[in-house]
Amino acid sequence: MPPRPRLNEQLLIEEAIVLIDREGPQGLSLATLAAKLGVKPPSLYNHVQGLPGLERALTLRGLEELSKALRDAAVGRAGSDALRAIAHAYRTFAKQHPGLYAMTQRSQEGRDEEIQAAAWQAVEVVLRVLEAFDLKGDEAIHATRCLRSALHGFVTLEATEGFGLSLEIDASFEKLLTMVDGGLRAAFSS
Amino acid sequence: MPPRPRLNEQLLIEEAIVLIDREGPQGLSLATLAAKLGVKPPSLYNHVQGLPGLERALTLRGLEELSKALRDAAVGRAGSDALRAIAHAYRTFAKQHPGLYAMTQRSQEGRDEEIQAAAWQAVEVVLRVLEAFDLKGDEAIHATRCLRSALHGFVTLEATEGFGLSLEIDASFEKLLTMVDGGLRAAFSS
DNA sequence: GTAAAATGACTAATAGTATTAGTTTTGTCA
DNA sequence: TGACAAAACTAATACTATTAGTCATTTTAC
Repeated sequence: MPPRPRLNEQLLIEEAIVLIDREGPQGLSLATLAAKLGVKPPSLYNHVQGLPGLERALTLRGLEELSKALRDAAVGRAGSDALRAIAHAYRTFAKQHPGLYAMTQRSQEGRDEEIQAAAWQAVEVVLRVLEAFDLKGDEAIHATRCLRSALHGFVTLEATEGFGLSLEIDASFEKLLTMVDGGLRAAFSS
Repeated sequence: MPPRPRLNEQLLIEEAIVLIDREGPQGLSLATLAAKLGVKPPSLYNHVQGLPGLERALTLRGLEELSKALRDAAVGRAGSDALRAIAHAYRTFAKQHPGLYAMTQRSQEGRDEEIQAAAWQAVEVVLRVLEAFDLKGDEAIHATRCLRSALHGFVTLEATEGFGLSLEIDASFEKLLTMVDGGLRAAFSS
């Protein structure tokens, strides 16, 4: 067998996550990552396919972890209870891993099957929660888009300091959930 | 007086807007912009302060145009009518100028007074519209954050193809507006 | 009308990035 | 111990932004 690697893809990605969560996706470069790992930039090509390959791996990892967080939050809950649980899990994930979360929201055009499947995993959790609202078919799709819009918009604005003064943001989030909970029922009362 | 310039900041920014609306903010580089303008990269430094200066100018321009679009949409309207009007204006702007819109949503930390003031201009339009919902003080702030979250989230997901199949997106937006309109009244009934 | 000054575009050079090719080192197994 | 495989390295290329310094041009002032 070949010699045991001093560095592997897992370790590389872990370090990259630390980097983007601290500096943002913009701050990710093979040069800085290699320096962090005590290695020269070309060595990274033995483990990932360049910068695009690394970004893809991070996107996939982010989608997987987000899905997991949502699934864990939804288990054993239903209705408004489940909705609020996954909403809080969504926001918590975005706050704990701002860089990784940002990776999951990059343009999806030209994405391969694996990425699209991972993205669908996360959407599916939301869809199932909304089924408890008696939503099916197109209505469920619309409602899912509404919920995702509200959540994604909120956590993004929070992350970019878009809300200005950071006071009372928790309270704003609770208001958002009340709005969505009530609004979904109102907009989709069949 | 000095000689008339062959190139000026206005022209430069117009071309940069075309570039980012087509390629995204990532695709903006002084090299490609200079090539578009038939000039060598160092010449751009006579008109903007490097790439950071150009990005700042684009952010400012985006905020100004967004504010203007929202103001124009809100004039002469009130209540749900005004809410839907600025929502559609918001989405239209984001679709017509995806790159410029993205510039307005970059991290606000370390932004100067002028940028913050321009950002406030846009928020203020929303705030005034929500005053017609009998919201004041903290409640109006929370409601504004909710509305901005929903709008920003929707147009961002739409821009990144985050919704998957592009069918029925107009219908989803109408549902979102119904949800927000109804949800705001429910969440903020004092 | 002509000279001076201001301005913008240029060339050249530097430093940083990703990437590829080719070489060397190193760990594991026969 | 020696051969192999994998991963690290060095060197080189091509792109980025940026700065310094030079040249050309145009406007202004005399």
